[in-house]
Amino acid sequence: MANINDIAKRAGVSVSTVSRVLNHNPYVSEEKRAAVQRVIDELDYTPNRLAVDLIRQETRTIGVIMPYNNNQAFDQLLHGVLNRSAEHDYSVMVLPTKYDQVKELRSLDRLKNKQLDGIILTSRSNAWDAIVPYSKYGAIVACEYTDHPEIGCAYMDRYASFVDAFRLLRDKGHTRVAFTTARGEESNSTRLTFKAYEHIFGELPPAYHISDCYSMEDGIRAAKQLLHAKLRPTAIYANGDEVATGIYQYARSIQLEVPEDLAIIGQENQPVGIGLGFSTVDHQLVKVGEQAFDLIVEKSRDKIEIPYHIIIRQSI
Amino acid sequence: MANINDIAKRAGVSVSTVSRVLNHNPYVSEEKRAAVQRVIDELDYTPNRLAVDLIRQETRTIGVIMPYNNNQAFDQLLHGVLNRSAEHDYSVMVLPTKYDQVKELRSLDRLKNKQLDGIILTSRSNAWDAIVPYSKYGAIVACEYTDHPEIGCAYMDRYASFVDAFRLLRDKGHTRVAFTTARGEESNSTRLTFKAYEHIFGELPPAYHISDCYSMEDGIRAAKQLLHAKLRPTAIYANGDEVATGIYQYARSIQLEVPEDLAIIGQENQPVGIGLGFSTVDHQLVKVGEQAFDLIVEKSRDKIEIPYHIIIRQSI
DNA sequence: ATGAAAGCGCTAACAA
DNA sequence: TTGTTAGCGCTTTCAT
Repeated sequence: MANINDIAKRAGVSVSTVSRVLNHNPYVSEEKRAAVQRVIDELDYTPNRLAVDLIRQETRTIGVIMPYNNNQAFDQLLHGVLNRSAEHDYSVMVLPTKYDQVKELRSLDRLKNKQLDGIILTSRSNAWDAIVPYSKYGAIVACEYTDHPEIGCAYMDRYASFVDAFRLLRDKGHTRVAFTTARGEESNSTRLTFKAYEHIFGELPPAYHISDCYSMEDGIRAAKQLLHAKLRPTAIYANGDEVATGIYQYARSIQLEVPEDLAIIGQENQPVGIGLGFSTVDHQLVKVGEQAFDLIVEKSRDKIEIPYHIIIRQSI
Repeated sequence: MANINDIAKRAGVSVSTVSRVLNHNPYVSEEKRAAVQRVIDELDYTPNRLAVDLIRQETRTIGVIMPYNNNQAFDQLLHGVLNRSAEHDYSVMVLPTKYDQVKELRSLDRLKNKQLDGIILTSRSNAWDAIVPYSKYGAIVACEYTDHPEIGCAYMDRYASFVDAFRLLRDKGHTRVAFTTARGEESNSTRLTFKAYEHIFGELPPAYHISDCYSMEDGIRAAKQLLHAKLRPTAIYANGDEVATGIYQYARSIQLEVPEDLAIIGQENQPVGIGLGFSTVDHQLVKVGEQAFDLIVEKSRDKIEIPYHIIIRQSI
């Protein structure tokens, strides 16, 4: 590939002039500009992006840390980010981590090694203390609330949404309510679920909580345990409509009617939930992703709460 | 941030030695190696990735051109790519194009400007003649069949799968069969659907085909038209289980029973299809994505066919 | 085993 | 308005 020197030589100008043409600097005479442009077209020249980014100390590229890529919720967040990045002419790198702490830190290293201008954490495995120091190398925005002033966040009030959902079930007369979560107590979101549960129903019977639920299969596994507990729950709050689908499938397979024998409420208003008529807590993850992106480009460390909606359908 | 010169100075060695340590070159004495490592740790140094990529003329990063990011099928392909890229320590950049030809070419430019080593085309809007020239700058792999020798591909035999699906419906006694597609006749995949239809059922009544279907809402729109045609179809083959869900919803809303009044068959075996019990043509898109990635890293231009499966459930 | 020096391809301060 | 030149931060010959 030709480089800027080749262009300069053939156009009979200096590299600075070529650079000026490339960057639409007005201080170039029309003749020289035309001459340079002609050579650029002739040689089908494109500036090397690595060289440009290296000297500009900026890449207009951000990373999205996504623990799992078989989970619709993370896809929704990513889609929000992509919506905005396309508008702002930013590039997006996907950084899968499988909740591996080392992989997560290696991903954050990309701020330090200047490959990325910013990183969006859709979730995280490391403690904040391990993450915050990276904010000195680039913008970090989380999709959960944190009061670390160095970290911007686009978040949903998970505690409030869980309380609302549990209260809804209680008001419908349910007292034996179980729920599923993605991760265990190492996750802040899971801890908030516990607190919300206790606030509404009091102490949680251990048998009423199943973790590690990401997919429909996980939902089936959860249902197998929950629906054969000594005191069968009459309602289940699933973390995601796909997990809810697994629960629904298994419930039907053992002749339970929904919602008569078992009420189900899901999360994130995913297609499958719409199709099956699940009530769902919609945290508006696409909007969360969009907002997270905006915070990154604005280099803002604001804490923006995205409202959630509970959508009532036939499953409760 | 410290750079390699700072490290060299403080360690009392030359930059070449630091570089050797960084790249695990064996020709470094243990003392110098240790000295260098000590300074690296002290200064918390990380090599600048742009500078490394610039001089190595390689980025270990590939791009995935995805027209839409509200479509599960593209997500499945992306997930396949991400599965493999994580294993091979490659990075992945997502390139949304909305089927805009110019955006698509700008994305391909990233091969030319050395930002990307290869690009996977999950779909495309430009003619091959416009795309093929870019293969001189980096590996291009498509998720559809093409006989251009410069382009590798991981593809499914769409014609055969369409013929199978239509034949299945015909064998069930259906003669009035409609279908939906993503794009119109500008798409090769759509043209293959037409050919398959004609092979099984003969001439296609224009009212039996609806294009621009990507989401559930599109499915509802399609159903509104199809189910009010003069001669109502008795079966619909939807391009995707989400679209099928929209059709299902609308059919139920006008009191049609599935499959008694209307048979539905979807595509890609997505969660919603499993939940609603749709029969579906599974093109194994995750595998396609995985295979596409492998072709890129192997710099292979092979044409690899991924087998499809028809999964029979209650909807037909 | 080690270092000096020549790039990779570009931008921008400075001088003219 | 234009050109010269000094980097950006690294790898890799080529000597020694």
